[in-house]
Amino acid sequence: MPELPEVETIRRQLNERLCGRELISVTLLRSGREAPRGRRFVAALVGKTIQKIERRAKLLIWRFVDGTVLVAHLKMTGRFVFSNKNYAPSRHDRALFEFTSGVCLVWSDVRQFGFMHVVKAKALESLLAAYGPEPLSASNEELADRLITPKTRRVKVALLDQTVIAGIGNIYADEALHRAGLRPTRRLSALSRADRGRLAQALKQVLSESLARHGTSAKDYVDTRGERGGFLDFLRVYGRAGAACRACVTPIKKIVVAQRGTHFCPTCQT
DNA sequence: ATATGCACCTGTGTGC
DNA sequence: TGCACACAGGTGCATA
Repeated sequence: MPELPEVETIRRQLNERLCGRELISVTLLRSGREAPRGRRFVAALVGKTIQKIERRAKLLIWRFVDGTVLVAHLKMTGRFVFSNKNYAPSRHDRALFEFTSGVCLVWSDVRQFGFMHVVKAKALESLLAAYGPEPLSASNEELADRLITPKTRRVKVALLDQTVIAGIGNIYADEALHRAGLRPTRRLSALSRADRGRLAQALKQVLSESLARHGTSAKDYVDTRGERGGFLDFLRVYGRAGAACRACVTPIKKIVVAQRGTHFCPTCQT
C-alpha cells in the first residue's frame, strides 16, 4: 500500500519512538509466505537495542546497535502501529514487538505480501544495489536523465520501475504525470528534455507535498498512530475516474497500463 | 534485453 | 439476498 511518502512517515515515527529502546520480546502470530522463520528470527533480535530506522525506496531498515539489520517491506496492506502491553491481537496481525518502557509495536498485513527479514551486511548491500535514486534527494537533472531509455517504454511503466527511480508507486506516478501534463502512455522517446524536466519537478513536488500531510490514505493506509494520511483530498487524478479535472473540468479517464489502474485528464495531459 | 501476464493473499464493492 | 467477478498504495518470476 504505502509509497515513499507513507513509508517515510512511518520511518520518522518509528525512529522517534524506537531509537535507543531495547527489544524485549517478539511474538510471531501468523506465517505468511515470507514470514520470518520462527525461533531464529526471534533469537536474532531479542535483547538488541535500536540504533536508528532508515528508509531506502519502500524498504524500512531497522539498524540495531550491535550491527544487526532487520529489513521490512509493507507491500500493499502492511502496517506498523504502536499499541500497549494489553493489546489483544487480531486476525491479520503477524508479529508483536515489545520494547522497553512499555512500547509495543504491531505488524499487521491483511494480504500477507509483506516481509521482515534479518539480513547480513552483504545481503543488505545486494538488496539495495539495484534501486534508482531517491527522488527527494536527487537533482531534477539526475531524475530527468533516468527517463530516456528504453525508448519504447511507456513513461508510467518507467516511473513504477524501482530501478529507474526509487519509491514511486501507482498513486504518485499518476499524480506526477498529471502535474507534468504528460499522458501515462507516452513512450520515453516521445518526451522532450523539457518534458522530462517538468516530470522530475512534478515528482519531487507531489512527493514532498504528500509527505508534509503524512501521505495518502486511499484505502487502508494508516501511520504508526493509526491515523490516516491527509493527502487524499489533494489528489488530482488518482481514484477520481469520471470526476471533473480540477484544472479544466474534463472528466478524468481511467485506463489500464501495465496491469495497473491508470488515471489521467484527456485534456491536460498530452 | 524488454514486455506481458500471472502469482502471491484477503477483503470490498459492483452488477446481475 | 446471493453469487461471481473485478479490483486494490507492490513486486518477482515464468513465459513470449
